[in-house]
Amino acid sequence: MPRTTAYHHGDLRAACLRAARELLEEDGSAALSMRAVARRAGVSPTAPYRHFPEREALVSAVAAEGYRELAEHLGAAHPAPGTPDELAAVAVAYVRFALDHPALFRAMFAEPCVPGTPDNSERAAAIAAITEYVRGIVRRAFPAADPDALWTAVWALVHGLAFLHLDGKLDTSTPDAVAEQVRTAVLALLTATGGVSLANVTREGGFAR
Amino acid sequence: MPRTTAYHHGDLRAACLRAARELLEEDGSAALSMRAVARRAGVSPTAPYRHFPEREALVSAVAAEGYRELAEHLGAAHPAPGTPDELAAVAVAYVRFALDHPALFRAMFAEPCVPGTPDNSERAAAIAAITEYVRGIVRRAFPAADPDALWTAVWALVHGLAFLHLDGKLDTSTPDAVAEQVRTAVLALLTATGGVSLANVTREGGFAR
DNA sequence: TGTACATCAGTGAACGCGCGTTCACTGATGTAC
DNA sequence: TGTACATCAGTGAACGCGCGTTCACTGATGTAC
Repeated sequence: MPRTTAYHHGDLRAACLRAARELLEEDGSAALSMRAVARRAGVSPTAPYRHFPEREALVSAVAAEGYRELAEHLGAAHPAPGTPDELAAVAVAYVRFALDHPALFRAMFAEPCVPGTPDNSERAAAIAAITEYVRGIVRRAFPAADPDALWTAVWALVHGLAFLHLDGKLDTSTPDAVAEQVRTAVLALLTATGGVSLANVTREGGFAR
Repeated sequence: MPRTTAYHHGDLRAACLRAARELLEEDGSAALSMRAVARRAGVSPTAPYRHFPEREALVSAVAAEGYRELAEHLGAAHPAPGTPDELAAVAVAYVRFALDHPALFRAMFAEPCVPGTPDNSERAAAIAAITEYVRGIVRRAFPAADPDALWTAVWALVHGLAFLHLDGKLDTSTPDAVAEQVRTAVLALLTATGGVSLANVTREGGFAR
């Protein structure tokens, strides 16, 4: 008769990350403790230290994972957005992600990555990847506009929409209401910035429609 | 010879709020504990319970105070903004407030006000006051635009700029850099939304310049 | 003006809790020969 | 194919900590007569 519980877990690192995610989504960031993670992974309180030298490292790893998932989620919304409409769809996906994973999203942005903290390089890389990704989208979609300014404005708008929804300051009763709110706001910004309906159309002969 | 320490503090409630603010700004939200507040106010660990029935009540009171100060700060930036420029100045003040009081700002928005929590009515009232104030500004400045949509977009943009700066995702090296970034983004949105440079000018004969 | 007494605003000991982290350890696994 | 041994991935007891909150209490204050 085989032992029901193996001494070696097998993939404790992944299990810790999973447990941390669950705790985060169930009870918020205060619930994400090393001991709670260990408990949930069915392992002794100190076992996670084998994989994460300190709590911060675990949190950072979770945040990095969050960034990667967010990037993936945005990519799934539209692989290569070109029109304002398509970009708005990506914006909606951004806000949706925040609302679907509130505590994770908060943890991701809760603090700047302090350089020197273990595993922070992973986190920094994940952030750099996602910002470069979205920056590229904006640059590609609106070549005539000042890319940095527009990129910043779009990100800020979307990020603000995400947080205001998250904090109960805007209507989140239905996913459709959220989506519509986000679409409207983003299109208002984009179709007017000078880089879009005018510059793009005249320079490139207009968007596909 | 009078006692150096009075048995009665005199204004412990205010002292607690002050201590809480200081702890928040020095070491972040985790440092805001009832005991730390009591310690800093020079009082026994349980004395604050005379004024705040539980920790959440203290946090809420601090948040409410933060909202009131933010409103005041915005009002000081410009009492009755009418032009995009003036509105941008208010936006800059918003972001400035967030950067000057990072942990307080985070605490203010850290969670929706859960109805039923003691002292949450004060907090809710403070929030309602500030949103109504800014909403009024936008409505007055851009009567032609869909007021709710524009208001939401402006707030989200500014709020997003605040958080991105706070989280180290945008340049915060100098106050001027921040101000310029915010101004640019807000003006890009406002001078193009259809409610502004066009509608307002034709409807009301243009802004004072 | 003085006194009795209610009320207010604190004290201080104690409760039980969960936490991060350390340490010496042991069972399981894999590799070299 | 078998064995010796290094390494890996866990265990479990223990440390010291600060926390929120309770309780019975006491010193200070204010008010009614």
